[in-house]
Order: sequence, then structure tokens, then C-alpha cells
Amino acid sequence: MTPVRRGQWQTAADVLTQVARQPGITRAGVARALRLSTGSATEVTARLRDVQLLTEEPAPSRGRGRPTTLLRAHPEGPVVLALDLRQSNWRTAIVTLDGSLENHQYKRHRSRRAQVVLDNLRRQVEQTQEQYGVRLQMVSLAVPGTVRDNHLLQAPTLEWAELDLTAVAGELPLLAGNDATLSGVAEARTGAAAGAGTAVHLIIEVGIGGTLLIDGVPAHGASGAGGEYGHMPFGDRARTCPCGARGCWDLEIDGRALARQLGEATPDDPVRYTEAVLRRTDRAALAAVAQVVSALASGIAGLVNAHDPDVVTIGGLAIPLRAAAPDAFDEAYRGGLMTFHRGAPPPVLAATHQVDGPLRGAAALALDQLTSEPAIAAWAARH
Amino acid sequence: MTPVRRGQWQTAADVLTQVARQPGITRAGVARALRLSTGSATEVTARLRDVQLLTEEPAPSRGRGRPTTLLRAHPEGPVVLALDLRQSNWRTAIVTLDGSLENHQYKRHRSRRAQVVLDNLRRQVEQTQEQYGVRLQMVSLAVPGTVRDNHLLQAPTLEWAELDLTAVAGELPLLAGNDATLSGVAEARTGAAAGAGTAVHLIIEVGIGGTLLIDGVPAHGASGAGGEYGHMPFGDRARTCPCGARGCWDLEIDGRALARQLGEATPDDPVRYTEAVLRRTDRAALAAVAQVVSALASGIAGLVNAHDPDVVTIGGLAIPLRAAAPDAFDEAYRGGLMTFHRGAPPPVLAATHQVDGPLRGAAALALDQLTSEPAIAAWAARH
DNA sequence: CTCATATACTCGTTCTCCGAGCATAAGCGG
DNA sequence: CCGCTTATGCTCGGAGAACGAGTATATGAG
Repeated sequence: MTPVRRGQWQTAADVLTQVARQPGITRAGVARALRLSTGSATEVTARLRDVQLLTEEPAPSRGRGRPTTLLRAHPEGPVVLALDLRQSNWRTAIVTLDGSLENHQYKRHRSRRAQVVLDNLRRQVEQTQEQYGVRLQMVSLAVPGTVRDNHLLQAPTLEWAELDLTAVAGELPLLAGNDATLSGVAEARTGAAAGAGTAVHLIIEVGIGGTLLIDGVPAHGASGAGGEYGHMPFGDRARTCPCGARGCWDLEIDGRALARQLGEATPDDPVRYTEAVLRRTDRAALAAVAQVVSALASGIAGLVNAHDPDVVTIGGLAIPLRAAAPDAFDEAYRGGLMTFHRGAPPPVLAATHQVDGPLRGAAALALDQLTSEPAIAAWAARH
Repeated sequence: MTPVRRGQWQTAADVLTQVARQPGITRAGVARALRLSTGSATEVTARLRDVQLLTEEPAPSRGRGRPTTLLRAHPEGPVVLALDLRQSNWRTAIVTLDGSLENHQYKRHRSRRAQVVLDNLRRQVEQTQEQYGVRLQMVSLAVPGTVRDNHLLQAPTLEWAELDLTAVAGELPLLAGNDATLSGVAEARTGAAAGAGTAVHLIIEVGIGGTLLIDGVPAHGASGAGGEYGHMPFGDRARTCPCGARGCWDLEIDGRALARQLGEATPDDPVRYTEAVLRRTDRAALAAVAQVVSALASGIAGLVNAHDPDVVTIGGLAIPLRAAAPDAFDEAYRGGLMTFHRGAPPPVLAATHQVDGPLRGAAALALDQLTSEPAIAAWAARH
């Protein structure tokens, strides 16, 4: 075995990163993006073919010139299993090196008990391992809760206790992350925030989740629990949050807040409750919605002041909420901005990936690891 | 001129980055840190000597073995002029490639008018250029205000209007940044947050400034205005901030907040006023301080929830404020944390760089540029 | 004084990438 | 239908960086 030479696979890794980030890119396109000479492009792609990382197929011609090739994942190349665990169902897909998702599956939970669900996920991993063998390199898991070092610390929608997730992947490396964070990654890579240097992503379901993204990379914090914007004290200090803190923004912007405004009981399912309130046309409902939308927008303005993003993306219930009270949103948003931001406030865009967001984000972060130089070098050493 | 070869100076740039980040590091130490073979270390240092970027001097021996050498800036190598503009004075230093500050100067403003001050800074740059010639590669400037693309947008303490700062550096590249952000960089590189992957730095003078640091790099946002944590709506929405927004945290944690608590007029100099209140021992003053400290601590807790930092560093008046009411601080800090953070809350440490922080941070960011591969390659091409 | 230790220097080898020149596969226009 | 244009791919010699093995050197320990 040859020793690891400095940067031996660096350019190859760069090529794979391009391929993973821009599915369907051509060989000539990669060469342009990385400023590779045609000679280098030939050599690098040949090397990647040799070690079963990529194949090439003729690209549909676009104008004059010698046709180039599309870079595709090798049929014997490495894959990642992406899992998205949701409240009532879960999704899986196989991610290949060219960034495409295959073998999409959607399954409902029969039982929501943690052990049962995790066993099902574990079985899925085992099945995938049987099917793909050593090609399966990694498992990437999106979870609706706070994740820290592959431990689930709290999951309000699932109502699970603290939980170690590593068993799901068995011997394989696991990459567990918060679903809101991962959907932010998807937006920043291929969605509404594509190309943004700094982006803030927020998603309302039960409470609010989100993440700060810098060049497409989430600010995951010391242990992966970054992005819990719902627990910043933007709200009324008199209210205590289930998280243990007081005045959390969370309490001001979802179905629970609407119910409070309307003097109704705290709903069991805040998402459905919110959707129901959004269908109402009575004055009280409209006022409650406007109030919640204002709380959302002024919090967003605070985050814009703090982070100066190029763009803010919103997902989940934030989209219909804003749509229901656009004026209240705009007023509170602009009103919460520092003066110098008001000239050209960062746009607040609806997320383009919806249900697929977490899965695609999980896929993207896993591919980041798989297309890193050491991972490529390790794979190449075995072929 | 040879075309830029991919990574031609990459290892050399890595070596210089090490030297700049750890002043006084030895050649053997760099080789260990970068996992270079002894042969490569010999070659790279020789190359760096040849192009007048480094010199070596015998290192004081530490134990057995052949003595190694200290890597020092070359006497004819590139330098940066670091400037720290403060309310009543300004500081300068020359920064060399090995990260050391030379020729420290401290000057009081004769006039605080923007044009006069900027002219003085400009003159300093010109003098430095006369003295150092082409060795002077860049000017790095710390300013007590919001900076965006080398424009000063607002500077409450200086009471200046919006202002273009580029003229200060003349033809040279300018790197202007907020002083609080830069002092955070200093903490993250060589201060209390050294080694932290994610750090939050906060500093109270008039209002609160700060930054989120990821691997020692500040999250500067789309245009360099990131880190304005003082303008997150942690406070009372009834109050309007000079920044244009409402409920800003800023209004709850400095001398203006103390005066409001005490029913006194808004002070002209909130810093001195705060220091005076901190010397008082009457019940009203103690209560006001406790209130402000609580507002500070619960805001910090919110930022910890959001960013999950390894460590929080505080500077300026935040240090004596916390010292004056440590119990109020701890209670509000812990009380504002999400439950899972309470087991091992990130430490809130006093900044170790005090007045030198902005200057050292400005120096560090400038050196990041100067020790980047393209800058090294460009310099080498001329020697 | 000798040995152990840590580091520095030398040199041949390996490997990647480059650029120049040539080859190739399309579309375009007469 | 045949050259021309255009974009891309392939080949090959060369440059340069980094490595490893071997050797040299300066210190401390016993």
C-alpha cells in the first residue's frame, strides 16, 4: 500500500464535489469550473473511471463542437443511504456520487414507539447492505429534533426520550442531523438560496427550526445542535417553553400561539390546527394570524440584523402564514430591520424543496464526506 | 511570468499560515503540524527564504536532539498596517508574517471630525508606505461601527454619518471591519476561545457588539455587517432603538439601560456612566445592575441555544457587570438555556485580549489574506 | 566520552498537472 | 455534400512538489 501522498486525489475530489453539487454536469463543464486543462481533465476522469467512481456517457449535444460526456456515478461506485424520519412516516433514498437520488421509498410508521421505529430503520440499513454490499459507505439520517453527536436529545413531535441513534447504522458511519438544518442545506445547495454566501433558513412545523448557512455549510455548533432559533428569547418572558427556557420565539409563531390568541385550548396537533385557522375568515382568526406573522417577521428581521444574510428562506407553515397576512409580514419585517438594511432588505423566499428537503440535505452532507479527498483516496486504494 | 500552477505554493502557504497563527513556532513544529517529511520541510523553508518571506534563527534548545530553528518574518518581507480607530484615540501597528506586532503607536484624536480623523489615518498609511515601500501590502482597519464593503454605515460612538473608508488606504487593499468582530477574531485565534470550533464573542461598550466565529473565522454575512447581535429583539418592543428597529437587546444592557432603571437622564457617555454606577453600593444601583446583567445573561443563553458554541467570550463592560452580579448572571444564563444545555453549559469566559483585541484581530484577518496561496504566489513571482 | 535523541540535509523516485500539438465529432453555409 | 468553424478529447514531454531512505549534525543523559 502506497503511503498517502499530499493532495494525491485532491483534484479528483474536486471533480467529484462538482459532480455531486451539480448533478448532470458535463466533463467539459467541470473542467471549466475547476480551470483544468483538457489534458488534466482526460487524466483525472480516466483515473476516476479506473477506480470505479465515475462513468461517462455521451452528452446531448448543445451546438457546435465535439460532444462532451455526462459524468455519472459508476454502477459499482460508493453509495449513501439517506433516511428522513418524520412524525408519521419515513423516507429513504440511495444517493450516488453524481448527487442523484435513486430507489425512493416512502413508508408509514406502524408504531411510533422509538424502539420499533429505530428497528425498522436498522432493518432498512441491513437490507441496503445486503443489496449494495461494500458499496454502501455511509448512512445519513434526518430527524425532527435536536441532534448532538448522533444522539437525539429532544424530539417534541415524536415524543421520544433522549436516544442514541448510532445503532441505526450498525458498523457504518452515521451522520444524523436535524431535519430543519438539513432542509436548509438543500435550499442552500440547490434551492431558493443557491449561490448565497450567507443564508438563513427557517421552517415552521411545531415550533420553528432552522439554520445559518455559510457557503452551503450549516453552522452546526460545537456538537451539532446549532440552529435552534426557536429558543431565542424573542417572545414574552412570562411564558415558559417546554425546552426549559422562557420567552422562546417558538411559543409565538406556531399553532400553540394561535390557540392562545384565540383563547382556545392548546391543540394536540399544532400543524393541523394552524391549517384549520388559516382556512377561517373570522376577524379573531385573522387577527391571531396577523399577530403570529408579525412575531415571525420581526424575529426574522432580528436574525437578519445579526447575520446579514444574502437571503432568507422559509418553509413549512411559514409559507401559508406569510401568504395569509403579507402586509403584516412586510411591516414587521421592515420595521425590525436596522435602518441600513432597509434600502435593500434580503429577500425572504419560499423554500423550493418541500418534503424532499431534509432527504436532499442529508444526501448533500453525506456526499460532502464521500467526495472529500481522504475518502476518495481510501476508496481508490481498494480498487 | 509562469502561469499559476495549481497548488504550486500551497504547502508554502500552509507553512506561513501556521507561522502567522502561532507566532514563535519552530520549523520542526510546523513540520509536525502539517505532517511534512523532513525533506519537504527543508525544501519549503528554503523556498520561502529565497523569496524573502521567512528567515530562520536558532531556537532555544528544549531537551535532546538537534536544535531546530524559529521561523521569523524576513526583514524584507511583506507587512500589513493594522489600524484600530477608537472613540477618542487610535492605535497602529505593523504586522509581519510571523504574526508579531511591531512599532505599536497610540495617538489621541485632536479633532473627532470624520474628515480630520480619516486624513490622519491616510497620512499614517502614507508614512508607512514611505518607510516600508512595496513591503506594505495591505491596510487592515478596525472601526467602532457597522461596516459593510469598506463603508462605515453607522458609528454611534463617533457620531459620524455614512462614510466611505477606502480612501484611507489609497491604492492599497483595505480590510475594514467592526471592532467587536475583530476582537472576537483575536479571542478565537489566541485568546480565551482559542481552539474552539464555534465561539460567540460579545463586547459591551455603548450597546453590544459581537460575532459568531467558526474555526476562527467570523461569520461576516453578505456584506461584512454580520454580528450585530445588539439589534436582535430580546428587549421590550415598546422601546425604539436609534438603529431604527424596536426592542433591541442593545437598549437593555448598557449605561442607557441603567439610567432608565434608575430614573436618571440618558447619559452622554454611557461607558463612564456604567462605571460610575458599578461603583455605587445603594440598593437602587445594585438592582439596576442586576437587571441589566440578567438581560445580558438571558440574551447570551438565547445565542447559546441558537448557535451551540463551545465557548462564549465577553469583553468590555460585560466583564465588570457580570462580576458585580454573578448570581444574577448565572441564574439568568442557566434559566435561559434549553434543558439539554444545562448539563454542561458552554463557559462564558472573560476575553483575554483587552484593548489590543481589535488590532490583533485586524492583524489576523489581514494575515489570512497575506498567507493565502495566491498572495504568496504573487509575491514569489516578484522575487 | 559515548550513546540516545531529535532534527536537518541530500538525492533519487513518484506522481500530478500543464501546455502544445494533434485528432475528432458535431453544426453551418455554400 | 463538402469544407469550415467550433468545442472538445487525446497524447506526450516536461516541470515541479513532495516523499522516503539514507546520512549528517547538534544537543542532553549517563
